[in-house]
Amino acid sequence: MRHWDEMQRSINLDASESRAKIQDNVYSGLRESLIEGRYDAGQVLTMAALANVYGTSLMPVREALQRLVAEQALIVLPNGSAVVPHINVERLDDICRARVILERSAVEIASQKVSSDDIHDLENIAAQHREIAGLEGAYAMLSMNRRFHFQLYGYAGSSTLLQLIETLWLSMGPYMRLMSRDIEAQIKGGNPIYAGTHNDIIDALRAHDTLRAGDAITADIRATQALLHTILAKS
Amino acid sequence: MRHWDEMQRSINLDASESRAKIQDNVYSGLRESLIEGRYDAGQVLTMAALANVYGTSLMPVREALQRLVAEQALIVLPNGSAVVPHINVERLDDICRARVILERSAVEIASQKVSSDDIHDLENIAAQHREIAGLEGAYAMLSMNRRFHFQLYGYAGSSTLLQLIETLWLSMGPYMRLMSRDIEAQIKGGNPIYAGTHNDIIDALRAHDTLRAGDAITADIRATQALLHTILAKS
DNA sequence: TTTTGTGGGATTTGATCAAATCCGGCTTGC
DNA sequence: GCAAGCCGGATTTGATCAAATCCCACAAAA
Repeated sequence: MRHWDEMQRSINLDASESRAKIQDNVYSGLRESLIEGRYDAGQVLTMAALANVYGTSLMPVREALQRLVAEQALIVLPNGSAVVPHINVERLDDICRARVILERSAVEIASQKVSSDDIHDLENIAAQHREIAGLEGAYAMLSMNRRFHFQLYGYAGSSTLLQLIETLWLSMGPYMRLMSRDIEAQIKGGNPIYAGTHNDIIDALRAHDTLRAGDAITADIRATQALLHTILAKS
Repeated sequence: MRHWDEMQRSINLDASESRAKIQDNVYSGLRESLIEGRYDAGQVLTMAALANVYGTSLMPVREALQRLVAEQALIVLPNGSAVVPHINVERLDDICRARVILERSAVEIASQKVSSDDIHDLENIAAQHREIAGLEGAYAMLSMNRRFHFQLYGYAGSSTLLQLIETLWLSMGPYMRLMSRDIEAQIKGGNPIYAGTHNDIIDALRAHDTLRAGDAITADIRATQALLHTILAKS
């Protein structure tokens, strides 16, 4: 218990935050889990349970939960408990529409700024993403996919845009869970995963072709949206 | 104290929220003050002082503050205290760039959905905005301006977009304070305030002219951005 | 059978207290 | 004179406890 606590604390010191608050560990842990779709939609997160998991008292947990509620990553029951938002096609479409708007703009800005070194880094990530596809599980793939996207968006150099996009990915959490299940099944079935849009994006960036880069990222978002639609239709 | 408590509690029941938490009162009060630019940039908000203002203990205040920190409406000192973010031209431009992206998209979507009743409501708000210009202070004007904008963005029917835009306006808080001072000076000087873009927007909406509506809202944002630039240059 | 009411358990919310941390000014030494 | 170190007040953070609220199951009546 003590050992675990110190480990988590040290993780946060990497960010060289001013004061290491243990509520921050709970917060970032939960946030990461949510964004990666490790929780089922509708799952109720009680403070006592989380306090047990993170080995702390209720106080840091309740404040971490409230922060996530403020970001709409969780919603509160009339009871006051926090719950992972339910799946909903309209909401999915709404989020994806906002994603297209923001991420397309970010990529367009980035396309006019990227250096060849940047593109090189991006290619590395894309390569790792392809490699992982066969070996590891769905979580690893989604995680690497996320790294690709945010590395890319970072080149736009807008912290405001970046933060807005992150909240959208956070809202996608419950849907990502569905995707990870589906990807897992595809991997088991020996079906290679499609990630061709990443190459399209890189090509467009290399040519500083703003329009094509924007179209490529839009296609990427629309593809996952479409996949989620079929998954939702099946269930 | 008891009387005050019950009054605040009843306010929150208007929103028919499930459980009336007094921390929500502190939160929305602070948020409103910030968005309207009632606090100076760099001002330190200590929990004890706010607890005194809102007539409660420290607990609700600290959780309200943390929620606002999560929305980047406040930032934490190494000490842990909350402080209103400092003014910064680069950040202003970054926020405004994001505002153009999001608010332009919202208006474009809205332009294809508005009914004539909607436009009528919008005209009423614009009229009130003009009326107020001479009579009341800057806060009233900015408040009415905000109502106009969000009424408009609401017509897009996207809760996701709406929420993102709100966080941007929240980030504009410290800059709005500068504007309110300037507006106040203009009012005292007998100089009528310019709000012509509102009419342009309404005209474009009436014609369901998506492009023109988007250009009009962009012009509106750029205008306040330019005004803030001159204010910042002066000081 | 369906609805209404009630009671107990579970859960959050707010208050108070102890501990950790930080900031300011002061002293001390060079 | 000036910089480094240190102490005390101020402030937040975490823990624990009491109170308010809600949910759920069971029972009783129409």
